[in-house]
Amino acid sequence: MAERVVTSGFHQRVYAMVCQVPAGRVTTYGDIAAALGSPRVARHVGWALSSLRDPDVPWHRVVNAKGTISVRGDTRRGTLQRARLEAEGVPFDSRGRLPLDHLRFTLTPLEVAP
DNA sequence: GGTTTGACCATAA
DNA sequence: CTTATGGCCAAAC
Repeated sequence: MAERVVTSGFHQRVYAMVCQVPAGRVTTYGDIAAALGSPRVARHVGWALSSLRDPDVPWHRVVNAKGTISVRGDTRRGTLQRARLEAEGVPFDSRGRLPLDHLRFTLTPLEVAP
């Protein structure tokens, strides 16, 4: 059977992953994608967040693989993201970068019923 | 129900 | 450093 990692409800799973990241920690699009089953769906993670309309999801804890904030078009979002992370105690580099190696949170691949 | 639109990552040159 | 390319698809319009 074709292992289609991304199916309907993919967004929901992305949100669940983001929600499990504790304050003061961050994760990357690629990590979420990998935790969902395939590192190639990183784009979907970004797309999912772009479509995100749920304020309960701490999307600001998601940064790209370089530990920088990515914005495409609207830089206000990036500014807001940085502000929120700093509010949680996440330090930023003068280049707008954060210590990913120290803050990266290990996601749990899917919590199937034990 | 087809078209548009998206916040990525790794690799190569 | 920048630029280009391939990989992947659902949701909104």
